[in-house]
Amino acid sequence: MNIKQAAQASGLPAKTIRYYEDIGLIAPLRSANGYRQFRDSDLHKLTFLGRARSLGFSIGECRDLLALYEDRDRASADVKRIARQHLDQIDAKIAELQQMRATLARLTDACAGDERPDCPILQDLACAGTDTR
Amino acid sequence: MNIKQAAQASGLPAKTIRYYEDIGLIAPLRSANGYRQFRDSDLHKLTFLGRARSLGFSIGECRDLLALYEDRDRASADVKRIARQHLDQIDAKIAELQQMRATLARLTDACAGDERPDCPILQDLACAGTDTR
DNA sequence: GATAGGGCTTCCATTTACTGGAAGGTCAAG
DNA sequence: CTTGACCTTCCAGTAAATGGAAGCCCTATC
Repeated sequence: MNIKQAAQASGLPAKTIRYYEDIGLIAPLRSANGYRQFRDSDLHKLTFLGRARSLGFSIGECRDLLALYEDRDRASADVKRIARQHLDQIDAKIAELQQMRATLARLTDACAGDERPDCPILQDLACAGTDTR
Repeated sequence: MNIKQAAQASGLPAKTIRYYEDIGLIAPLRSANGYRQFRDSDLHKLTFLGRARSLGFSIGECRDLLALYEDRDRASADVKRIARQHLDQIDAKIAELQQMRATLARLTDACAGDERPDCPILQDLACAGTDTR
């Protein structure tokens, strides 16, 4: 199976698949003409990677997860630890964004949004110390 | 005022301030020895930038906001439009993260996290089609 | 006058996870 | 035998800094 089929089957762009080989996440075979040949196991890994990335795992985390995936003697605790760490990071990011959102919503609500130059948004940005609440 | 004082006053690292000059966000004067000299207006801009970045505005958005900040004839509608666009992006990002969070929480809850190899997290990653709910 | 230190300068490399594009080899169809 | 689709590698660029090296500048001290 060539790279285009692998891309369609895994849902990843061919460019990304080449990149994943580059950084050592996968190692497809090569046929005589130099084309990559994807086995079922390669496809499984690509699907795995696409799914893990879509859940926000970093490439480093994906590498670790893939190693555990390959290791029939793994402990599920190792997987769970990585997942929980990532969950904590997601929670932190959500909290940060919600904080931003709250401030920004307050400012946009306060802004008239007309042709006049007065703008609480700019006022806040220029001087965060002067509380515009 | 030299860069170190400007950094302390604005809360931005000196490296970041040099970078902001590099990309044309600020233009501090130079003294005879080549050192950057920061005026009050430079400090105001740096504070503005730090605040805008902390609200998640991109450098491009910061550039636009800074131009509006400088423009005494601006319409607040222009500012509000940028802010609302950004607010929508934040909302989209939050929704995406919450979706990830929900899936990941479900999986980690289902994982025993012990020394055994069986792991619903890996199962899901390997085969998203096989719903593990 | 020499030197030590802290601060300043520029420039280059690295980070994340790709993505775009150029130059060129391979293969099947007509 | 040429066309077009597919494949290859390599180089560059993205966002927003950050780290580090090599080397001025300035002040204080010996």
